[in-house]
Amino acid sequence: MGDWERTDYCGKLGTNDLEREVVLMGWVQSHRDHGSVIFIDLRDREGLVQAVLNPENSEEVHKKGEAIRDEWVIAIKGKVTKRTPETINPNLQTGEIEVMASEVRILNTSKVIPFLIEDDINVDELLRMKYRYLDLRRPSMKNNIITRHKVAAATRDYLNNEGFLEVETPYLTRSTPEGARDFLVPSRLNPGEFYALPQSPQLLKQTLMISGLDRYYQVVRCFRDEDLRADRQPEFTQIDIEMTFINEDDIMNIVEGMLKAIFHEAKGIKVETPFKRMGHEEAMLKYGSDKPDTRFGLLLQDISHVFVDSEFKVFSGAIKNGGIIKALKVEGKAGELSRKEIDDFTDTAKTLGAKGLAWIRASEGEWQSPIVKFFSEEEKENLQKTLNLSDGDIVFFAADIPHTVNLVLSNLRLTLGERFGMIDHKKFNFLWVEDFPLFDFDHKEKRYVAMHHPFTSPNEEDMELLDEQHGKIRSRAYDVVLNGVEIGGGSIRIYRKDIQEKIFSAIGLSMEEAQDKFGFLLEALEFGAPPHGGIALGLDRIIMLIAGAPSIRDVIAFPKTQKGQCPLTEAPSEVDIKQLLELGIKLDIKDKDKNDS
RNA sequence: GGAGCCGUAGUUCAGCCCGGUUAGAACGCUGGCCUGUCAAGCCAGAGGUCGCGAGUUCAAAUCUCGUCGGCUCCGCCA
Repeated sequence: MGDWERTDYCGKLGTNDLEREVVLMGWVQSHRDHGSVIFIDLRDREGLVQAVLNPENSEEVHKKGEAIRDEWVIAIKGKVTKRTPETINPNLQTGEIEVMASEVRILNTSKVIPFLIEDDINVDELLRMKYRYLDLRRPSMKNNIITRHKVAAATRDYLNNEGFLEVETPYLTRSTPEGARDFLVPSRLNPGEFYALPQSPQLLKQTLMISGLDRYYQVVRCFRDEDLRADRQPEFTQIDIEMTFINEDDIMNIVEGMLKAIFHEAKGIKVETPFKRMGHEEAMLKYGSDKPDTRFGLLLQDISHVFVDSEFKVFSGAIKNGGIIKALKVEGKAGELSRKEIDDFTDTAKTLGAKGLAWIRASEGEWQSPIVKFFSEEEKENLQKTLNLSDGDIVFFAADIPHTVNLVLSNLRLTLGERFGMIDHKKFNFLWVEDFPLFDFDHKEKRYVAMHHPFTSPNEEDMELLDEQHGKIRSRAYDVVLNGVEIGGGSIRIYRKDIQEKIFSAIGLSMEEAQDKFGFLLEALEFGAPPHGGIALGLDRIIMLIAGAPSIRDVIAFPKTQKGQCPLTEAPSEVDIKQLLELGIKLDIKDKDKNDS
């Protein structure tokens, strides 16, 4: 750089800067050498500007310019001039001006880059991650990172104004059972013992309420050692919130206000509040999902009652085995779906665990279907009454255990919604899902487990059921859902020891075990724990939705592959034997050979 | 743990079904020409372990099996 100081960002220059002498520094986006005059698009964080290297102005500048290649880092001194009308580039933010270079300095060269620095490229994601610093030079990726910053800043501004304190909790903490697999960190000072990275600061934020901090938040990294998905990374960021002396409405008000502020600040999106609310039971019944996408209709119907005693064993048998039958009717679209498409839906249903996918197509007063011949007249009548089929309608059926039926049809619902353009992608439909069951029956372990977590307060109206019908107890938990994506969840917590003990007993946890696992929180509950509750929101998912990105990987600067590896840093890696010895760790690894390319 | 799709110049892809000359295209790259381009243009050129391994065959990018890796999903994720 020598004695030069940058005066401006490339992308910020405009007609207000005409005739100014500026010094710009950045990367060469592209160079166009016309033999004499050379054009260079110079790029920095804020955008592009065209520099003109003309031998009539400076032979030396032009000579230097001939060597310059894309992605080199250069500094240009020159005067901002107005372009002639016919050379204005309306596609460029700075397209009305250009910089006539009087001096050029080459600050660094670059190897030829492995992929182009521009949006709408279709490059293998592994390559993008390996060269993440280049990937992040692309405008869309850079904008995602900027959006992320704005979301975090808006979050903090909003919560600070609402009287929240940001408190940090430890990353080196204690392994807690129930829930995701922990990432473990060996303790050198305590050989044979391990810290765990937090799945969330759940217990500690409740402890802070018992401390009387009243309103807590933290933009905090969380760690879960589970398999990855497009919206799941082993480390991710939560907006973690906890409040004292509040009920569900207080939490919801704060979250609605916060999301409103976030969407406005980050992208100028206007969010309507309050959000709609839906009971968990209704969500499962009509959408087959606890995170329904409410941007379109196409609701499921339970038609089990029609086939309880049917001769068609596929249906009646499913019911006898504790299953249900549900239908998904698409009005007037029968003619638009080819047999091939229906077969594809069936294949997808099978990968989701269904044995098949039944359908009826109503056409010219007839029902075309591979299954109708098994129905009795009464069943047909009953079905018609329930579904109200008209010519041109097509209806799909799934019969299986409720989980499979809901999985298959909720998936099909989204596919069909997309297929028939029923989803308005500009819409942001927020929804509260509430009245979750407190317990979920674990068929493998043959016991009830906490659906949210074991500190979630039961619904007071359902308290009398606590001794008997565990499956029917509703909890004071709530999720916030946006366009079919769960972006947050929380609950009003238990703050009395007697209720906490009943919950533990319901999930088959003895007080001794409970003491061992969450002892400090149980003890804290005995020292004047106030009523409290909170929520945690997935920051990455919120940004993904705002940015319109297909995966949270696109809004994380340095994400990991599905195998949990970072192609840039090559983490995780083997470590020196000396490090293991210090930690008292001996490895026992089978088939460690890697014969990859 | 399971299912599906994918892996061929630097990049994105075609070729693979139906095995058979020197594995093609576009973009990028290199060199030359060119004073108004902005995805510059024109001419010329270089560039390949067809992911890896084994098998079948006279012959494999192509068929078979295995394996590694990427992505999507199921399980898992209180």
